[in-house]
Amino acid sequence: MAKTQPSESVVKAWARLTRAQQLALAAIEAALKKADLPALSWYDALLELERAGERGLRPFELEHEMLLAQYNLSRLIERLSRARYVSRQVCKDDGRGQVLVITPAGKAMRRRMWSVYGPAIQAAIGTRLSEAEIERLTALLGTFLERAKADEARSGVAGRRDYSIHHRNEAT
Amino acid sequence: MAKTQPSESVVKAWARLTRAQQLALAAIEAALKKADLPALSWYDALLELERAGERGLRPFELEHEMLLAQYNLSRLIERLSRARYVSRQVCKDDGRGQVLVITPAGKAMRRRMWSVYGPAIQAAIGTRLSEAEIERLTALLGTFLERAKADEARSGVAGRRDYSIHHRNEAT
DNA sequence: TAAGATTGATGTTTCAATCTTT
DNA sequence: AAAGATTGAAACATCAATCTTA
Repeated sequence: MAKTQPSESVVKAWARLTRAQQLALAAIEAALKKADLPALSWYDALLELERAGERGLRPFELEHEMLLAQYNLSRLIERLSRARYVSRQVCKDDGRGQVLVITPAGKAMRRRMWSVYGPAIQAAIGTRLSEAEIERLTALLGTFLERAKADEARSGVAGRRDYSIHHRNEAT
Repeated sequence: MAKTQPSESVVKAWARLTRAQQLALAAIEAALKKADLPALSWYDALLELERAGERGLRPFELEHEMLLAQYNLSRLIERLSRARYVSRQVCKDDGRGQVLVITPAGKAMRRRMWSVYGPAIQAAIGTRLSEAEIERLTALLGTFLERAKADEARSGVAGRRDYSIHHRNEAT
């Protein structure tokens, strides 16, 4: 481990990355709340489950997609299940686990959330950068994420677990 | 209000912005925890207070810097104060308020935190993007933040309050 | 009435310990 | 023993109501 201090420019990049994300997130969460809708973590879980279709997902798969700690996810699932947006089914292949499947009500809620979430993304990001700027930002962040993924693979999945904070998503 | 759905590219930019920030933040928070140090919100508050010097800061000034809701900050200050990193002094000019001043122990803790925080930033960001990429990313995010600030000014400070989530910071 | 700040009640996140099945 | 998952207790965040001074 190197313990090297970062250059000024790296610190500035980190500060801005965080502030930009924070600003956009706050506006988006506020829009959802104003519309009396659940928070983003519900959206992300519902989206993944909808993509998975009838086969559903195991909690640990969802955990990986969402970068959520296991105990955290366990409680999120409990809430989604109580709200009847997700049904928990027994897993035939593995007695330890369960399979999560989105319900019709869950799909409907995801769509309702998108009708607020989408425009909020547009207002927070889309109106503040040109198409060209968006493309450049996306490309840079893509490079960053790819290298991070490569590092993760290199370190043999060690250092996983223990994330937190909602969110992720790549479309609709 | 427009309610326009965002383009695919804007959604992708948002998704990556969030994931990148999340990934870096998780690694940084993990490094602090591993070193038995407080969370980032403590660092940010201590940094602002150290910059303010002996004059100190009013809670609402700190609130603005940190994008924290008032009640949230109120409790953070309580913890910092209990830990003896910050002292609360009466405000002569305004009987409603107080003035927060960092203590020597607070400064020492900020420095200790930086010795872990700095290298964690470097590991999370600095090793994954070249200097040129960092510069481009910083410039794009700078543009974004400037426009966001302009929008905020235009809307007459309305829509303030109610942020959340730790963090911000521009150096040492 | 509004600004600065706090607080009780409630909900969520986190840690650590636990349970079950592999 | 390790993987998948849950849970009690504690820490923290959030909402709404409150309090004080401007």
